[in-house]
Amino acid sequence: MNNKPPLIILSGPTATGKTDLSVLFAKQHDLEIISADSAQVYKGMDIGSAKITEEEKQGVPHHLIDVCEIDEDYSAFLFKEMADNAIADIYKRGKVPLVVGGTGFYIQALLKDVEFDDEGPDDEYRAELQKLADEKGASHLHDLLKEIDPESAEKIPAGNVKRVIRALEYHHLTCKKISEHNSEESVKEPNFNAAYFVLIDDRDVMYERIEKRVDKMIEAGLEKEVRTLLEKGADPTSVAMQAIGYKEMIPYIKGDYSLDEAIYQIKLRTRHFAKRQITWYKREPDVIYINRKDFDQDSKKMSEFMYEECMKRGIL
RNA sequence: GCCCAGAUAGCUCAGUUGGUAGAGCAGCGGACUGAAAAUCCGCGUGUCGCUGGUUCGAUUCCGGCUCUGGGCA
Repeated sequence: MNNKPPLIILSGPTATGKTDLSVLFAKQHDLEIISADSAQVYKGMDIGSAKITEEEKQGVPHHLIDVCEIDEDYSAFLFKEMADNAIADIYKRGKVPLVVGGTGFYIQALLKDVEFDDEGPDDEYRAELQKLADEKGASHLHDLLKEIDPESAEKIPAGNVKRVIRALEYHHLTCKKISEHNSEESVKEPNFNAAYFVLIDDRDVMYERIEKRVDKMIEAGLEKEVRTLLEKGADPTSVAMQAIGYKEMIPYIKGDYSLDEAIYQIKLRTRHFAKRQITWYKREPDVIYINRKDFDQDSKKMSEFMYEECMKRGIL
């Protein structure tokens, strides 16, 4: 128990049934939902992001869905800012927020109140560094990082150009080392009295559900959705279009490979993604696992369990 | 029925001039603090189809068998 403001989080790997459980739980306890999902923020990306429909919301208020245009770059920073605002509003209404979504990085930024104290992103500088990496090799860029921040260079593999660029960008904007910033932020305690639930299932069951979901997306018209976005001028290299389901449909639409190949790739990439998510939660402290198997796949039982855990912590 | 080619990791295949084998993909593990559905790092034992023979030693050479392609009748 503590005096921090209450927060309930429901996360977990993709396609485990977070949406259904969250709506049930929110209805039972009069909660408002804040989506922590890096793809559902984009307008027009509905089928591929498995975005909740108005009907599925069942009247429960949902925040941070459809808050970004396809040609805008969303980020953890924007999420944190918008989530803080949404949470403040929800408290004003005397309600408790329920954060729902699979983007662990966003949840971490919110929960631990991570400060993003530089004025990035500096797209021009990033592009400059990217060009340098393309021309002189990833290790050249890594050597630059070594000079200004050896500690980061030690931690980030030279091949991980994106993170090397971010570390260089941080220094460029603040004249500080990102390794110092990271170690300062990482020791922070959560800003909330939170119950952090992670919904999981056996690996083979989860993979099966992923395959079915992708098949349904195709039936529901994913191809048409991607075509429409491209016709409206969506840039295939944009942040939004890197989302699974979109990135893999584009080569098919261009005629580079078959629909079967696209479907195979989407399923494969989604499986890999789910695995990365599982790895993420293993590292998060104080996570409360809900294994669907232990609850006979019954949402009501899971919801009861969540309520008990919230009571224990004085959240509900 | 005959001829040819193949049979090696879950899949596609490489290889061993005879000393029991390795790539890609899959799978598994990990990292992650303003791109995170992104990005990156690590992990390779499997009756080398079955069965005889030659040999100190066979997955490798030889014979037979089985199966799978392709061709000829």
